[in-house]
Amino acid sequence: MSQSHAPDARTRAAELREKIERANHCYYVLDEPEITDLDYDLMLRELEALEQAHPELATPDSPTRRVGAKAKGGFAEVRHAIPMLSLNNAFEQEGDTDRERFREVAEFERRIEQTLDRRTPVFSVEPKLDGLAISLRYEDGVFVQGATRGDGETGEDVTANLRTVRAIPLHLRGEGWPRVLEVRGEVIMLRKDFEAFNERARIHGEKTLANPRNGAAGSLRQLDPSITAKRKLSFFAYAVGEVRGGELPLTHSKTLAQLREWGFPVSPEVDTARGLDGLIAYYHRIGEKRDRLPYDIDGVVYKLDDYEGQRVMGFVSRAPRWAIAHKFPAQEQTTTVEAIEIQIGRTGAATPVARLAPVQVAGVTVTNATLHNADQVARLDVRVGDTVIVRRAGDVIPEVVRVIPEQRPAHTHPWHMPSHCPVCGSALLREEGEAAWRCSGGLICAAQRKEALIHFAARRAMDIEGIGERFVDALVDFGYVHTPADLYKLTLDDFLEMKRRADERDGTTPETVKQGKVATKWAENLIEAIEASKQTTLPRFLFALGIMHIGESTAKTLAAWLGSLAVIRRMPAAVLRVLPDVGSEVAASIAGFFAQKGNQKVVDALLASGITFSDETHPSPKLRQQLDLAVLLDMAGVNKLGPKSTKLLAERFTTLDKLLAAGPAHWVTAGLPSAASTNLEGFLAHEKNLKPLREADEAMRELLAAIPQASTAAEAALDGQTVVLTGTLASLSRDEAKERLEALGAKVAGSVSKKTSFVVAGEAAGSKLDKAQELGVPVWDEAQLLALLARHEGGA
DNA sequence: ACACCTCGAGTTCC
DNA sequence: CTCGAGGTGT
Repeated sequence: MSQSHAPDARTRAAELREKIERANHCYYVLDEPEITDLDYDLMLRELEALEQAHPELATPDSPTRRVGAKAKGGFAEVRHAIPMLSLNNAFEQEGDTDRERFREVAEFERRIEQTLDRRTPVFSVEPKLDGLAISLRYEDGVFVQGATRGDGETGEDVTANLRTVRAIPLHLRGEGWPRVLEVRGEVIMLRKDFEAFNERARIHGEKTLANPRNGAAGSLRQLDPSITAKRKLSFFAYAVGEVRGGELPLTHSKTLAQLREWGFPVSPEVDTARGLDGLIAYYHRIGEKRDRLPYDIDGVVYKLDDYEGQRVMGFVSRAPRWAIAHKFPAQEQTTTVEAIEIQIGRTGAATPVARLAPVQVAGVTVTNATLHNADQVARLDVRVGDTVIVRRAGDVIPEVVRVIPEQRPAHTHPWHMPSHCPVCGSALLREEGEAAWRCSGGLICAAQRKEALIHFAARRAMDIEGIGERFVDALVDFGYVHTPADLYKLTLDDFLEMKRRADERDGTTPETVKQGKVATKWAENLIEAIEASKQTTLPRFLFALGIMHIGESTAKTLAAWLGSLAVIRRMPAAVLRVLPDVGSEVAASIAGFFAQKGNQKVVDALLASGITFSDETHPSPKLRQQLDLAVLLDMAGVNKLGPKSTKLLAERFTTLDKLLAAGPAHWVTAGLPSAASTNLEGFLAHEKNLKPLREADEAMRELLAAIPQASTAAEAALDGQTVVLTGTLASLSRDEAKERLEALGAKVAGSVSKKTSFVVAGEAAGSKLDKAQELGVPVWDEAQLLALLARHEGGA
């Protein structure tokens, strides 16, 4: 390293120290972290590296020389007889193999092997709890003092608060304990206690906690122990400090076992491991379990198990050479908001999305994060230019957790939902009581047309392979396709021409003979895929149309009960409402869709292009009892004509004609209250009321006539059972399992409730399995499912 | 009227 | 996967 770099290094070191000091102050003294742990660790490591490369820059008061900042006033200071350690950290590196990714752990292990001249040494391994480190002092078996770690040398006396933590024993159990014993461990808040606390705080309009770690730290720093007592804190022991007047076992793992006997909680995940392979296996095992643990952890800790080995390894400055913290990739990161944009969905819903400066979060680069809706943006007060903390919720979907207000640049403005659609310029409107703003442009809006097309072609809908985002963009932008029906009119030449124009627009690609052939092959495949999609099923087609509120499940219900598209598209809302899971909203949506001229045209065009359904059938016989006069009267919605009166009239007069023929006098004789009778008479007197009623009556009779007389419906094996699938099945795809279960009459639901008949759990089953166990719902494994399918499918 | 249960819709990245 | 909201049963 040449001298000429020293001035730069000096400036940087000073800058880092200043930043680290400030972060320490926020983290330890104010309990209000301003930067994420990873940022902090990275800065500290950079400073350490600088000081190592330029020893002349190291100062006695550098943050690398201690663990944290000075304790704040309010609590008495406690000097630790034996300093509380800090550990070196190992992070995952870039690489393809475990050896590469865990280089730092490998070096740690190799150093021990070499120094001790031992192969595959034994380690005590444990999860690294994310809480607050404390030390507990017991004299003659009695808890006398508890302190926070502070800077490692001196902490705060929080005895009174720690006494309120039930996990901490006030007297040691068993026997054989030393006269003086210091036990070190972590005070944490369990996730469920954290959730419960925030839930309560929200209801009472009080301040919520940012995370469980803050919950633990903040609670211990309460000056009034009665407040601490109300927070549910937990404690796990993981080390000992001063020991006098007694002996401990010779290894760390045995000491932990001993502590457990003396009454201290020790994490059940604590284990021993041999050599590097053992350490890495443990890291993976805990990593997989991480989300299911009752508390937050940010890694695992490896400690050389035998104390003699530890003594030989010794320390480098403050950190032991016989232990290391192996950290998981950060799940939270800070980044900046570069823009807040609006995305228009298939239904016109306008969703704000934060465009972020790229960051690595839990192993992937995140550049976008949904902000859900305008309310959410207002709640978080996210602004363009803000520094925010992002997290991958449920390990997948990035979300903005909160803004760091201290780092907000000057002259920012609160974000507001624009008044008009950024794509088509139509007004954005919000329905009363709805969270979402919607583009009012309908199919005028190119964004909605594009989303509708992608939905139409989706795997679970018409299943046209090769219709992706880029392709749909071109199809719509160049005007080749306006509605899904246009897809079926496209020719090979259309595709090739369109591709040429698209390539031209997105940056030119030189036209070669070979590329010409590739393009032709691509277009041929697409035409073939479109052609193949014409052979479909009725539920897929109904789902593909993108009718509001009609998902896969409702589409299946419609097909199962009504049998054919011809019937479905002619049924008025009143009739649709008798179907299970179809209420007034959904019924109106379906009937409304098919009533629109434009939609009728599209459906007709699709049918004309040759779409056929392999599964059209007759309406279900089960409709027979449900389609009666009551359905029509319900539709009329006459004032004072409640369910009771409706039922009465339906039973007595059975049809609309008979009801009209009988007249008001007979209605009253039959038992109808006179007020209801008067209202009904008035209603029916108007032709504009009567006409839709007659039409619905006709539709109903048409439907009844279409129901086959002989009921051949065999009782399905799993009729009425609700099944939930979770995890990965080895021999079946989830879709296939679902299909086969439904073929046997079962309903396959997405979430577990007490109505669930049984849950089928595959590999790596998650929260649904926990829920099932909680509710006492039977859990089947894959073998049981296969046996069930074999048993019943064989018979069918 | 209220609470519970499903379903629909939207979202990210590889 | 999560949230919101429609549907249904108490």
